[in-house]
Amino acid sequence: MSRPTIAGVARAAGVSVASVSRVLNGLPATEEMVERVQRAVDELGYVPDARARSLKVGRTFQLTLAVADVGNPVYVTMMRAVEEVVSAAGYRLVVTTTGPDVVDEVALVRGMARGYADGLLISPLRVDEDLVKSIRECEVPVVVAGNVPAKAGVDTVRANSPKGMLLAVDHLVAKDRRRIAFLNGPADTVPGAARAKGFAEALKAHNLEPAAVAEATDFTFTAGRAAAPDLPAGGFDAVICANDLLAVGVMHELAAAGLEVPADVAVVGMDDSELAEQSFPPLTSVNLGSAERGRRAAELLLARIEDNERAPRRIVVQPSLSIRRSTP
Amino acid sequence: MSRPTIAGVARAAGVSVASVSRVLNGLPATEEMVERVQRAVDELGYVPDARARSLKVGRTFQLTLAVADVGNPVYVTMMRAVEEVVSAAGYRLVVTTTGPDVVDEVALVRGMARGYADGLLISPLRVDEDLVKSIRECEVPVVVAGNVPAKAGVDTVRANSPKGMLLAVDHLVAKDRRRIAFLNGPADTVPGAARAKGFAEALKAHNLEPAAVAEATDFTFTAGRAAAPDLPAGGFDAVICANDLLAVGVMHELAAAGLEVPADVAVVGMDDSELAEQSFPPLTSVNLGSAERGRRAAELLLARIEDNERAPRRIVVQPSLSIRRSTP
DNA sequence: TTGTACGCGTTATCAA
DNA sequence: TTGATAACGCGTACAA
Repeated sequence: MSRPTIAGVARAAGVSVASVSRVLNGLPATEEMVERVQRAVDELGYVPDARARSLKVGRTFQLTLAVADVGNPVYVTMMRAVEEVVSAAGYRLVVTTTGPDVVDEVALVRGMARGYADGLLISPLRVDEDLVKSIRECEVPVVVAGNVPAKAGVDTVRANSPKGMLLAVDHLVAKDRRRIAFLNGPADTVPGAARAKGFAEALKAHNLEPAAVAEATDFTFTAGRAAAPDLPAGGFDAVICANDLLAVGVMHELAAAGLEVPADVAVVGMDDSELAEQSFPPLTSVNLGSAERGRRAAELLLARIEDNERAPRRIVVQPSLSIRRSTP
Repeated sequence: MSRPTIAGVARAAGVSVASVSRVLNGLPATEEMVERVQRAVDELGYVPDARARSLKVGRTFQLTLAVADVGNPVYVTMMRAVEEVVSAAGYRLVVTTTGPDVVDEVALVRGMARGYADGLLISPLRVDEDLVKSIRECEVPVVVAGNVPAKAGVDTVRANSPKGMLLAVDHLVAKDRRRIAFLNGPADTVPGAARAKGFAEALKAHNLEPAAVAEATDFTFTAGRAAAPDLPAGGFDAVICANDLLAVGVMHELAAAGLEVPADVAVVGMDDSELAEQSFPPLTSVNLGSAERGRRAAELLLARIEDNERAPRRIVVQPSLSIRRSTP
């Protein structure tokens, strides 16, 4: 005894399949028709098959969110925001992890052609020609949370890293910290490149030289710890890290070296994720608007699904600084 | 110009649709046939439609993982393990958040009947009759990561909280901490109930009385901070927390009260998530085998999809203790 | 080995 | 308003 189909319901109710479909979709029907169909549906426990429906209407009512690392708390913030918008619009959200390699991202975008989902929201770590091309050629609408060349002609929502960097440096300088170091993630990533540039600019705006710059192999806690020794001990009184995970990693190493935060070294993270609040001491962090970026990106995606001819939009979300106890 | 279908490919290659399908699915065909089909496929950029395929074969090759809170780092551990097993078997993983309410869980399980996915892996926070019933009646295979009555007749993978508690208490007692407090999450949840019971038993095994017991409103960092004051200041020299997030919340409050960890108070978490390593001081935590539970649960789900008649299995994963600096 | 034709469960078009 | 029927794109008996 397998699942009842619409035909079964029609038979049980003594009406046509078309009528059942109409009642189920709220199209005009007589009082009595609705009544009969409803009863048959309840009796048989009929549930419409999403697969068949998808085939017919050409939509899955499913959207994909692709992030590089589910372990990065910034993505949970973004994911929550996206989920909220998307489910309010009647879509389910599929969360996928791509890993750090651009080839995986490309494979994912190409795979969208199979019609698993009605749209893709991707936050790529690395971007190359192949990825831009695959996005442009993608069968379903794509929105990028991150930076991608304007000529790609794709909807984009991104953070303003340079401005965020400036907020961080302003704050540190106001607290009399002038020997500022920078721990970046991989510079060959989109956020890595943006933050390196932003850091350089922000220091220049204050007529300062970088006290030190190091680069972690990943945007992870472990990579942060591993890279911390690359910053010359005692050579800086403040360090800005490219994200919160790196910052927490650095704080562990500073503690191990007997340095106090913020007395000896002030630490600033970026993303203002839940981890910033949870770390000890709580981490001053640049809020790059991950929740808002998620929300706006989701809205953009829904709008494009509605109308694929609209001109691509490029939204920039402004940062703010969440000051906590890791800075004086 | 819409997507090419299998019919288009057949026309372009001058063969039948059946032959195209066969070649694509690796069924026997002549060298030349394969060649011709392949060329046509490449030329047209044909990609099989997952929707149509799903309808025909009655499978989506999609599995759903439902967790209560994506912000809880224990789930990223589990998710990673599940993803690994599942993708190796050719399935995609859909991650869904249910929230803390059992009604949402029930709605989710019921919704599986629509055929969105071929199986469900759920880690329910709260379990009631409705949930058990919906799981038993579910159209697709369900595996529960957590505790559910044996009479539910469902595959289950769960942790051994009492044993884990005992490991924690053993460790603390060995370090001469005998005034042990316990911060639980909501006791009306499955893990909350298990841990409360485990704590009581473990203390009894050592002939100890609880120094204090409190209950947070959620298994979150914020709830942990809020509940910490419910433990009598100075009344305990060790505290076990029902998960890592609560433990980190407590450590923040202890610090605010001027107490040192572990000198004044030893702190033990549960889950041994990434957060335990990231917290400061690093958190001693009971490893309840979340990665292994995820892996085993995923394997169970795949096995049941393969053969729905097999007898339900109930797997218990044994805990271990990861000792870090939050205990002496 | 290859081709024809049907069915998967649904929605949408057209007559009645 | 309702009912019969043609798609949607694919896999697969069955026949050739």
